[in-house]
Amino acid sequence: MEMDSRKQKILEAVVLDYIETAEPVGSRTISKKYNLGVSSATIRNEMADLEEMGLIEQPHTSAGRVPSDAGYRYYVDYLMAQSDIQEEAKKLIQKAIHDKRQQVSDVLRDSMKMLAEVTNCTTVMMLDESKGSTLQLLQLLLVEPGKALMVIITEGDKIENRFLEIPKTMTREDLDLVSMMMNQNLRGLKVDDWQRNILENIFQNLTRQRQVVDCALEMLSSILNVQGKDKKIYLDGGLNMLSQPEFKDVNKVKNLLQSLEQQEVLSQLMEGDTETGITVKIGSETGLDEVKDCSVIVASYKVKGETVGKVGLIGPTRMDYATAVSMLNTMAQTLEEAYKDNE
Amino acid sequence: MEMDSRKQKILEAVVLDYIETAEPVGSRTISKKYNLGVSSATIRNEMADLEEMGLIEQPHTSAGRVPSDAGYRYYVDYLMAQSDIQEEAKKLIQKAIHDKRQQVSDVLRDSMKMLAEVTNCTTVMMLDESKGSTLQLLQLLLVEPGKALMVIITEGDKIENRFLEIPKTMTREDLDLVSMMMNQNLRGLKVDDWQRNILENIFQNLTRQRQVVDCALEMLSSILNVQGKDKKIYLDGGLNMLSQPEFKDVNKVKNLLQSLEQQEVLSQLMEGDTETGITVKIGSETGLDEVKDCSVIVASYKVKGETVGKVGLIGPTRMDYATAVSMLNTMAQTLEEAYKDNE
DNA sequence: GTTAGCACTCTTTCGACTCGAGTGCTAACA
DNA sequence: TGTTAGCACTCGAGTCGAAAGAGTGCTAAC
Repeated sequence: MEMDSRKQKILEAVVLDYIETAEPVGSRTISKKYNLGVSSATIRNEMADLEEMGLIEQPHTSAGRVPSDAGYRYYVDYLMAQSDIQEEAKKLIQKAIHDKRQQVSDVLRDSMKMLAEVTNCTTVMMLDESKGSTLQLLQLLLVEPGKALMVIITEGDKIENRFLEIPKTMTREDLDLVSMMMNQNLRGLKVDDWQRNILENIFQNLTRQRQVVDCALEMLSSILNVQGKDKKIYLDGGLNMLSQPEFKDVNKVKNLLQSLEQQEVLSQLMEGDTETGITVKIGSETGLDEVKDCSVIVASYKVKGETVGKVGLIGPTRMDYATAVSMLNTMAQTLEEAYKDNE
Repeated sequence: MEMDSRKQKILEAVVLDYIETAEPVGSRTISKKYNLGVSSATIRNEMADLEEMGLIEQPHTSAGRVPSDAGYRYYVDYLMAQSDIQEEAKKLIQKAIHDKRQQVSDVLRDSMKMLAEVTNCTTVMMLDESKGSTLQLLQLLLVEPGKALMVIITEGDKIENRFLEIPKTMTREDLDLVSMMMNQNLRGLKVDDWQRNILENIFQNLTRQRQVVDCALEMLSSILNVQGKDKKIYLDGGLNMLSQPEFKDVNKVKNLLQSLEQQEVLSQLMEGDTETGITVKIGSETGLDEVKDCSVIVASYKVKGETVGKVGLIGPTRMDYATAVSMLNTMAQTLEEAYKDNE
């Protein structure tokens, strides 16, 4: 059995109507609402075919049809019109992102919040630091005798602070010396690149401060490594989905939301081909049983050809894919532009 | 009508049983389960009295009784035994707090998470910085020509980082000088305490770096002030309450959780007499319609006689007050001890 | 003052029934 | 050969009433 244009139109009608109403769609509805020029009986026949092809399904005999995951997939791949995103929404995104008064991460968070509101889905934003950070600047500050603060700036202006216990005899000058040495030797390097001779060089020159160096090095390596491993993830609009009729069961909701609180789950959801720009995972395609009733759309954005972050949208499988994809696209594009302007 | 000891026992039984079962409690249940030595008929009479006094109520004729807000209040004020908190839980809290490897705020967050799990409630932690912070250490670091990082440590080891645009001609030495001057003059002071002559002193000595100082001062004052205004609030276990039978309606849940996402709501919930150490607000006592089915327990902890933070617990009115209060007490005490040790 | 007994109330549960939406199939039609 | 009208059939949702069960309030006896 193959798809002809009429079957496509009917599938599209089923998807669109179901997205709109959340009710199974009957043949009569389609013949009346989407005037395809044929009677409900004909549509019934076609629908039987579509069901046989696995694109739509019946919750029970004598109910209308509902798109299956495969049906949504077909729709997304072949039928979905790149909806002309509402100009307003687009401007909103751009305005939020270009409002430069705040720090980048804040701007991002605001935009995602807005996106969550507009689409009524949950948004996820992921700053991808998976490349293993390199050291940009390190400085030890004497806070009080016996206590120092280590300030570390890694690639991409990310800042980390750690307190450090040091011998009470250490002076400000000692710390400056240590900072300088470490900067000279380790700047621009990843943890993996530290070589034995570099480290020995540091230690040789700083025998007196050896204890501090030791401790600082350990912290530093843990920071650079940890940053590499778990990416920063922010989530917004976690409760938005509660409005959807498919989540009227509290247990379902609880399981879902609890899953989304787990970083591993989010990470897996956000995985995907970073090259194609935008990825859509529908229902079971997510590979996670906890979110089998949800779809995920992820857009990654690049700076200088490297993927530096991802923005994602999680909603029920019955979500407005066209709008969502457009919005995310705009979002990612605007972000890329903003980064470019920034340089 | 006045309370006698038997009425008290019956009220206690109603509260305890309802907390346990979440079902209205009948006279028969009480006479069987809590052997008060009287028959169900007698208990029925007493319950009618208690109802008249407004301490318990009937969802409908021919249902058992349920404690009213006033009933819970009476229980908390007069009947509740300071439950000997499970030693295990106590140790857990202490262990979490005393595990010093992490930063203070992380430790706090972990403890609250644990508390949320044990009590099956939502926990709130609020770092009260309303006093207006004083400056402990300030340092400007040269990141690259034209760009500096300002590191600020305020009272209580709180760290803030801000990037700063500076003239490209500024050297590391310039910044060190500025840092030193600002430290010397402003250390230990709140924004309000800066005096014209102090500032003039700084500017006079640093005409060349005036632009940087200007900018740094502005940022600094905004940081110290902002910290003062909005307190930092962390929430955990927001979904725990979903397990409770009183929240089986999604809409209710949604409203509740959305309210709890608002800082103002949380702030108001956490308000209360900071002197008495622990505050219990039951149902309508919270003054917020959105959380009228919830109770809030707040404990504040002090360092050097000043309240520096609060830990709170939000759950359904039908919550285990005895355990919750004990846990929070332990929590606050352990925190205070931990702060003391720290000094 | 306490208790046993009983009538009464109200919710919950269950099955029977109806209604309506939607289907699949067949036969007629263009 | 594809399309359509018609019709029997299925199944869920909603309604109704009866029965069961839990718990009460009241009364009369102890």
